[in-house]
Amino acid sequence: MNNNMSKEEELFLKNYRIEDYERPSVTVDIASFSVREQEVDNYRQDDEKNLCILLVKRGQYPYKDCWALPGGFLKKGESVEECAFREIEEETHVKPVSLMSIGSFSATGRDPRGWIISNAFVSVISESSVKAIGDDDASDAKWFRVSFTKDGDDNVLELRNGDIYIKSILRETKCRFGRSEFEIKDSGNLAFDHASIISTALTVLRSCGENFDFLFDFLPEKFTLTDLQRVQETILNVSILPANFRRKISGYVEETDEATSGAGHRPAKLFTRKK
Amino acid sequence: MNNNMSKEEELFLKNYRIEDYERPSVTVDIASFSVREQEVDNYRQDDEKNLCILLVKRGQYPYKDCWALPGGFLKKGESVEECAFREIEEETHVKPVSLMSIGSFSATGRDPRGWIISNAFVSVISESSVKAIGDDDASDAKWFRVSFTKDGDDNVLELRNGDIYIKSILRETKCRFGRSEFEIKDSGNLAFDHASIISTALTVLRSCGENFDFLFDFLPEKFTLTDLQRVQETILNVSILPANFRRKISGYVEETDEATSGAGHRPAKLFTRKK
DNA sequence: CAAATAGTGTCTCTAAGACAATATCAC
DNA sequence: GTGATATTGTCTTAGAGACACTATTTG
Repeated sequence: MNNNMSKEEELFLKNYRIEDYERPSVTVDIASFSVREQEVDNYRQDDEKNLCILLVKRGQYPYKDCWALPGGFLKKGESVEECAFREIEEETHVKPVSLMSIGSFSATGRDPRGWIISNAFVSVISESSVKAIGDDDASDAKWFRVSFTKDGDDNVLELRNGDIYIKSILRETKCRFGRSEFEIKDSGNLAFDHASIISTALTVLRSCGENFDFLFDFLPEKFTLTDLQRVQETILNVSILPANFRRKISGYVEETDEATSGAGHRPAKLFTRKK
Repeated sequence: MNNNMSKEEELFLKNYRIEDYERPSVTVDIASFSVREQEVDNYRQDDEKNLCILLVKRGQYPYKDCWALPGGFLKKGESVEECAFREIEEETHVKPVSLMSIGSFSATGRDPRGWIISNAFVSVISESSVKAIGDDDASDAKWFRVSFTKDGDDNVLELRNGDIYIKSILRETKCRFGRSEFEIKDSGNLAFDHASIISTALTVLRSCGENFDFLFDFLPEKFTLTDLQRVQETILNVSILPANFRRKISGYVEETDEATSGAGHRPAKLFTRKK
């Protein structure tokens, strides 16, 4: 802070009328990702892992009944990060593990209510927090399996939960340093410019997927190395040979004396994150 | 956009009074970096390269006469990126090559004028644009050589331009994915929380320094490989063996038929960025 | 024992780092 | 020629990828 404040400065501040300037409303929107299991009918086989995003169904205008990212207006006295944590807990009762800013979305006309800019975040929800929110129909918050593919020059974002299917078509407009931006060609059933925010979030997520430190946030404190590998494979959409993954991860994890059991095959040791 | 708008929705929007909610003022602050040469007395030797940041001297309260990042209030009808480009050109007459969002700074009390949140950017100014702003004393915008070091648990940010010396002490509070956050212990002569923004910007810059695509923005269209190497060395604060740098960069550049001359030693071929 | 996953050993290949040697200019 | 940088060649080493093999559980 400015410690030696002069009389002149005090006077300036006393007369400063912030209301004289036009201001935008400021919101926060959070793209929350988790890696969730989907059951496989073979009792011996492990469950399939899917990258999922958390959306809420809008109960009011604008975009009533459309699906949207959790978020809301910034309140006085909180930072955007605090707002992001608050909003996601209020709307979905899920506690995010980590939060990462992916920039402001501030194009004119992005919100029909007026001049509203949004601070967008990626958040990671761990497997254990995920269990807190079920798939019961009563809830307005649901996890959607994510698919993000290229179709010629277009990008296709597909979100699925049971019978609910959302398809958005976008076009990449900028790509630098692991963060792309997208123009919406067809929003599908997504509110505002959220198709664009989700797409950018996915590119950020993928660029973080190489980073081992990032992967731990998706899992509980104790996990198997195969689980950790599946998380990376799911985020990066690649498949990795177990021997090589284990060699690379070995410096980041510590063995515990616990193990899984009852899985229909050899049990796996549980590990924790090192340091 | 929402195409099939119902009567009900039209009514909702007509009655929506955005003024009913309290809103913050929104600013944009830009940490502009360039790699500048400093003359060496030996006529044969190449000039030294330094990482520099562009600051402006504040002409009014608050923080009058302190140095600050160029920036200003977001205007209606522009995006934060457009605002960043506009502000930096208005205040410094320099045109940035690229812009990268590094998040919002929104802690309460960060601005004595009231509830003001800032969208911070890193921008890169190319060597050619740098020449547009001299070191004449008439200008309120100046380039400062940057040094950012550790002293025990503290981080020390030192900025120098001729006789002007600014020293800030900070403490790292968070570090994830190449972006650290800092708490200011002593702001030195820097306005607002700009010491913190600059420190975060430096960590982002360093994490981008490995990326070859990023380096080109610091140089004119045609450059020598040694210049490119110096840019990376300056940003990452390391020294690289020329043979190895050339091998790694070779896929990213194309030879031209031009070369430097008059440097007191073997001339260097000029290259351009590939594709 | 069969099916599935858990976990290890090792060969190959690539890319990074180190270092040595040669080339070319201005004075 | 001398002193500086420019540019190339190649040896060594660390790490990634591929693949083969062994281990251990449950039904």
